[in-house]
Order: sequence, then structure tokens, then C-alpha cells
Amino acid sequence: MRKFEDSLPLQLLRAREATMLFFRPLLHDNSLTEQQWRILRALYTYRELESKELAKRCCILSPSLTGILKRLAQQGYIQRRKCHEDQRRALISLTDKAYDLFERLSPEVEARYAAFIDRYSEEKLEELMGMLRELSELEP
Amino acid sequence: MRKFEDSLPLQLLRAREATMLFFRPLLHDNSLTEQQWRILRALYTYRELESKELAKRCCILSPSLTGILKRLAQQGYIQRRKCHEDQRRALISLTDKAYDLFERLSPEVEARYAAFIDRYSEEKLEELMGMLRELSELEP
DNA sequence: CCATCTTTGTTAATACATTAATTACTTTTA
DNA sequence: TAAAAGTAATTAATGTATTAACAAAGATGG
Repeated sequence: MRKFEDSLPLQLLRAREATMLFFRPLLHDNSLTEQQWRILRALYTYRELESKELAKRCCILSPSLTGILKRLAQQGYIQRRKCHEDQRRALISLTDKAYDLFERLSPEVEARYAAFIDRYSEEKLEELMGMLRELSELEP
Repeated sequence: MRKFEDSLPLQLLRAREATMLFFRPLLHDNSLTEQQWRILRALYTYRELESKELAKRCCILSPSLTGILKRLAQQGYIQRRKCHEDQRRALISLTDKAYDLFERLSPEVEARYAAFIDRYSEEKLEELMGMLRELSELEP
């Protein structure tokens, strides 16, 4: 049996925790969770997404997303409309309030990303991202 | 601003999800959660750990661990004793029932790990693990 | 020796994860 | 076209994540 620490899922978890130490305090200071920020980021980029697509891009399962979106809506950060062609689908987008918040925070997020790269190395990061991308396309 | 998909935390999450697709079904078929399996693995390796050390090794925060250990104890998988030198510490270890379960499952877990390596590549995995290890030692 | 500070572990409150089951709507098929 | 099969989103139930606050045991300094 492999050593406990030689588990890839565990190392991926550790690496993610170490990375998030650069960003979590900033999000916390602004009363945002990781998941909420992922959703803001996705919607800022793609303008409008249906729920299922949003879930897939953010790596959040639909039942979780339902709750997260409900809370984001209560805080006035997202709005939803029904798709006319298919009445089952819901189309989600950011409110102006959310755009403001995003544009206020993103410079500091970028600054911390830069600080992170400074510590790790631009080249290593690029290589790592490549390997992760390949890994995430794998199927059992 | 970087593209949404160029976020390292997101790619680490995606990669972990893709990896867990190899193992999650097996754990689920045996009514184990990821966290429970991490704890079994850690305690199988180290025999006995105090709560804080267990939390750190498994990347689980203390308050979460409290609940997970309570449920594992109810199912008869762990036992706890107090440390004599320091009455605050709790020492956790597996029961025989847990050792049996672990030894029954680990061959299949290893088989799926082998299947995973077969798809990804032994060399890439080693290199990836190295980069992740370096990353997880980083501090803000 | 005592008051203070620190550490270990827990509780409480809220947010999210996971699986199964359900509802409402669409598409297929007989 | 009515019944069956499939899909998007939600609800329900249980388990975990996160932060703050706390109790109890231990270390520290006056």
C-alpha cells in the first residue's frame, strides 16, 4: 500500500488549501465564500448562463447551486429569467451591484495572484496548469 | 483579468474531481465518505494520532473532525483514549472492525489507482506530485 | 502560588456537498 | 397523439466546511 501522503487526491487538496491561503482572507473580509466568488467570476466572464452550465463550469452540483443562487439573489447579486424555448431552463446573470463589487475586488485578487506567482514561479505554474488540465479531462 | 478557466484553485478542484471519479463509486458502495476514508487511511498508517495531528494530516478542520469522529465512533470504527501527560489531548485509533474493513477495501483502491496511472502516466504523476508538494509548502 | 495567557477540543450558526426522490417540462416512440 | 422515456431544476436528508465563541487543561510570569 502506498504511504498515506502519496495519495494524489490528498495532495491536490493540500495544494488547493495552500493556494487559497492567498485569497481566502480577502474574500472573507468582503463576506464572500469561495463558491460565491467562483459564480461571480463565471457570470462576469460569460454574462449569462443557464443553471446547469454554471454548475458545470464552477464545479458545483445542481442541488448546491440552488441554495447558493437563492442566497446570492437575496443579497441582490444575481437575477434570473426563464428561457423561452425551454421553460425548464433558468438563465442567470449578474446585477449591476454585482458588477460593481466584482470590479472593486478583482484588482486586489489579481495582486494576490501575482504575489502567489512570485513565490511559486511563472514557468512552474504554466506547466502545472497544463498537467492539471490534462488530468481533469481524464475519465474512468 | 485572467480568463475564468485560468484560475489555479479551479483547476485544482477540477483535477481532484476527475481523480475522485476513479474512487468515489467504490467508497460509496461501501457507505464511506471521502473524509472517513482519509481518516481510516491516516490511522491505518500511523496507528494512533491525537486529534489535532489527525486533522492536520487529513486536511480537515477541528470542528469538522469532531463530528466525523463522532459518527465513526458510533459505527464502531474508532476508539479514543485520553493522553495521560496532557489531559486535553485525545488519542484516536482504529478498532479491529476498521482494520478488517480497510484490508478488505484497500486492494480494490490500489487496483483503481493503478488503472488511473495507466491512463495518466507514471512519469507525469511523479512530476505532478512533486509540483503539488512544493506548492503545498508555500505560505502567503 | 495565583492571575494570565496559550493550547486542545467542542459547541453553535450558517453555508455548502452528496445522494435520492420529486416536480415540471420536453422529446420519443408506439 | 397518448404514453413512455428523458431532462432541468428543486426538495429532502444527512454529512462536511467555515468562522466565532467557549470550556478545560496546561504553560508562564510576577
